[in-house]
Amino acid sequence: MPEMPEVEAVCRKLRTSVAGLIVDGASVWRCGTPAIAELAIGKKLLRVDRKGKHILIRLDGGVTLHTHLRMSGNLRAIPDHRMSPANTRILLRLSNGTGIILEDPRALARMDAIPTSEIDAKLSKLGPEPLSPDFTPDYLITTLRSSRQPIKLFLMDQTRVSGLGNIYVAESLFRAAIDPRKVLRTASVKKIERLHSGIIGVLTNAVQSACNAFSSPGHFEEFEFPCAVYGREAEPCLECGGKIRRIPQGGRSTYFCPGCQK
DNA sequence: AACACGACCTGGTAGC
DNA sequence: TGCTACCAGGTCGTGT
Repeated sequence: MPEMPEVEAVCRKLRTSVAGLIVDGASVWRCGTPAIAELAIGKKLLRVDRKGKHILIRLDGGVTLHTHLRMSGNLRAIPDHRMSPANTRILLRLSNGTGIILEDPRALARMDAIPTSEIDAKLSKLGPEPLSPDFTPDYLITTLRSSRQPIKLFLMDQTRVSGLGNIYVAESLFRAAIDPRKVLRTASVKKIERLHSGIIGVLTNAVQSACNAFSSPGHFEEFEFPCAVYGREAEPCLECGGKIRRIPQGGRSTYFCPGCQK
């Protein structure tokens, strides 16, 4: 579920339902430390920010709940804090009877309570967000010139660009017609510009779809981006009709169309 | 410094 | 049916 577009949708949804409420209680079963309860209880929820895939719940008193959903986590408000579902790892009970839950079947997600003043240092290594003004073609050209990594692995590296994951990297490379195994150290400016606009195109689209899906009353967990290559091994390419391939890269699956992506 | 790899966890599914 | 092996959208620590 959670790459940047999904995390953005989680944040937008959370923002509308919890701002201004007080944390009355907290239970931490897994995915966090008891410090969350010590630091959060009695504090007011000010706002919810996001950087890359990191969610920052700002509390008054200079405390921030830093959350990462990793592979299978989800963070959402529930109407009654006495009714938390299975797989709830952390529950924040709020002053109006509602709650915020961190749920994760695999228990890989993490939440920490840390001083707001330490957040910037903690996230300082993250690269620019792909939809921010800092992510320019020039930035991409300069950083690619100094890297010997295959482009797939480069784009997965959160210190280069923050927010992309396996799905949207695959889809961006397909849109830009670039082979994920290629090193772009000496690639033409034109090709890198194509990649830049591919990433922005895919993510703009994905943020919009994720937010629409999450704001509808149904089960947002079922949101799935309509992928051209990701998860479509051996199926026909939507452009050329050739077979989509899956190969291992960096210990995980890469999907691409050998016919279209050069 | 840059990169590769295993560990962290659990649940679903394909194959025997 | 039941077992095993493998797969899953991420990140971190360790080793080369």
